[in-house]
Amino acid sequence: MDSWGEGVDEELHERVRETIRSIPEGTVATYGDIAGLTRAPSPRLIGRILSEDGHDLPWHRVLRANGTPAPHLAEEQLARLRAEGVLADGDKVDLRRHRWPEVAAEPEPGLFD
DNA sequence: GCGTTGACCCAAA
DNA sequence: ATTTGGGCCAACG
Repeated sequence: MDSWGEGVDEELHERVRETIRSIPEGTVATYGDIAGLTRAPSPRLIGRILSEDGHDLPWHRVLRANGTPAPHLAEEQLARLRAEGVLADGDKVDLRRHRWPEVAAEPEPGLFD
């Protein structure tokens, strides 16, 4: 149908924003996790969306796969997380401890394919 | 259409 | 732990 050809990335854009917005305080998720939950084609898109339209979102709760924040945001991000009770060892946050529970039960691919 | 860049991820050395 | 290389996707010149 023609309805598909347009606004697809816009919908993904909104979906990603909504997902990040639903991350509870004191909890974090990785770019890859968000990509998985939103079924984004790649984690890179999450970073791009945040850089362009993540100013009003809890972007500080999104970390890289190894638990470290992006280089240029590290200071700001770690400070904000610390304020929410998320402590980090150096630049690394304990994902095992603070990782968003919903992420652990990520949906299986092919369920809707 | 190609090359570069970017808030990424993973595996191997 | 760090560096290197490959893969990934979209925007921009």
